[in-house]
Amino acid sequence: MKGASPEQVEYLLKRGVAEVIVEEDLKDRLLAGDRLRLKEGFDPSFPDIHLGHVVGLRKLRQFQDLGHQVVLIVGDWTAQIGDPSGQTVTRPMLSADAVKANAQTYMEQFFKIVDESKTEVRWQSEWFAGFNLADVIQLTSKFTLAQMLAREDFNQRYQQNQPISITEFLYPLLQAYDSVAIEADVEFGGTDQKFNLLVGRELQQMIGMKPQNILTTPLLIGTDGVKKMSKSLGNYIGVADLPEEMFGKIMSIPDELLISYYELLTDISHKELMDMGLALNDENVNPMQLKKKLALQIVEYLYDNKAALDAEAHFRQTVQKRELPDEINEHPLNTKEPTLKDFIALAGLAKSRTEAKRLISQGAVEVDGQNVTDMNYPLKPGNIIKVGKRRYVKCI
RNA sequence: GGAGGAGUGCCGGAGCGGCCAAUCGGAGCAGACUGUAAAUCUGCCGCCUGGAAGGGCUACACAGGUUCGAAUCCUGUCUCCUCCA
Repeated sequence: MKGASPEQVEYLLKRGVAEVIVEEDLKDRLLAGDRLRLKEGFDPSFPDIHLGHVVGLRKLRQFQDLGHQVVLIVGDWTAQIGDPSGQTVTRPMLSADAVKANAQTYMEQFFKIVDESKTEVRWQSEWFAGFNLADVIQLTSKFTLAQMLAREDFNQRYQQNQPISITEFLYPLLQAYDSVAIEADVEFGGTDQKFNLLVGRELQQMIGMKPQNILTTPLLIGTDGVKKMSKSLGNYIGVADLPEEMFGKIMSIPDELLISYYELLTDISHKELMDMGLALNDENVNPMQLKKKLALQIVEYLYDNKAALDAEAHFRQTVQKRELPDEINEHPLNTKEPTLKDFIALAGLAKSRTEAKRLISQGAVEVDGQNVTDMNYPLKPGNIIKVGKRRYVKCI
C-alpha cells in the first residue's frame, strides 16, 4: 500500500483530533503505507448515532479513504456491564434478539458515514462466549487497583465514597481484550474514552503484541451549548433524524458552537475556518447565514443535496416566515360539541386537559391564525389549530 | 456478622404533626424580545371540574398503625449508602 503524503497525515492527525498516542509512531506507519486495522466499538444498548459520534466516524472514514481497514466491534458483552464513563446506573440486560436488532439499527446509521466495503464487523461474543473463570482471573490479574484508580472518574467516586462496582473495572478490561482479539493497530474514541483505550495498549503489550495507537476526538457540545452531546441529555442531533428536523436542530445551536461544528463535522479548510472566526466578530455578518450553510452541509452529507435544499425551504417557510407547513397532521373532531380545550388535549398537543387550558389562557393557541382565549371555542372541520410556536393540527 | 445514615414531584434538594400539591434551583412549556441563537423579563409547571374564585381526587419507597389531622410520629417490609469486621 502506498504511503500517505505528509500533508494527508497532517490533516488526518490534526483536524478534529484531540490527542494521538503515540503520535510519532502512527505518523511513521501512515507515511510508510502500512495497512492499519482501525478499531471502533459500540454498545448495542444505545443504537442511535448522533452528530457527536459522527466526529469520530468521519475520522475513520478519512483513514479508510487512504486504504485502511475498519473493524467494528459489537459490544454485546460490555453492554451488559455498562460503561462507567459518566454516571452509571445499572442497566437491564438485553435479550439476544434486542441486541441483534439494535446492532442492525446502529449499522444502518454507521454506514451512512463509514465505508462498508472496508469494514469488518465482529461480535465480542465470538471471543467472550468461550471465556471461563480461569480466563477471567488471568485477565484481571494483570491489573491493579492503583491502575484503575488512575482513571479520573473512578478516582473521584472513590474519593467521594461513592460505590464502584467490581464489574465496572471489568469494562475497560474487556474492551482492552477486544484489541487483542482483533489485533487492533489504532483504536478510536472520544476523549472520555482515553482510559479505556490506554488499557488496550497495556494489555496488548503485556501479551507481547505491538500496542495499538490511540486517537481521540473532541466531544461535540450538544444543542444546549453546554454539555457534551448525548441522547440521555436530550441535547442531540441524531443521524437518523429527518432532514427538516436535523436542519431545525442545527439552526438552534448557540452561535458560539458554530466554529467547532464546522471544524468537527465538515471539510472546510483551515483558512475558511479562520475567516469565519473573523466574520463572526463582524457586526455586518449575521451568524444565521453561516449556520444555515452549516445545516445545509450536514444534511447534505447525511442525506443528499435535494433533501438539504428542501429542509432549508421548509425551515424558511415554517420558522422564518411562520407560514403553515405543507403537511399538517389531522385529527378528527369529537362528534359532540368539540371545544378547543378538549380538542387540544385529545389531539395530543397537550399532555392533559389541564395543560391545554393553561396553554389557552397563556395565549399560546391560535385558530386559523387568530389568537383564541376562549376555552370552549367551538371548532369546525377544517379549522387549523396552532399551539406554541409551530405545532399545528387540522380538524377533520 | 455488627453499627449508623438515607429513600420527597422530570432531576437536584428543602420541609420533619395542621398554614403542604409541598420552599428553592435546574430542566421543560408558554408569552415578550429576536436571527426558532444566546442573554433578559414575565407567567405556568400532578390529575379532574370550573371562565375564574372554588371544589374534588391522587401523591412525599411499600404495607399497616397512632392521631380530629401525617411527607412529617410508631411498627413491619423493600431498596440504597457509609463505617467496623
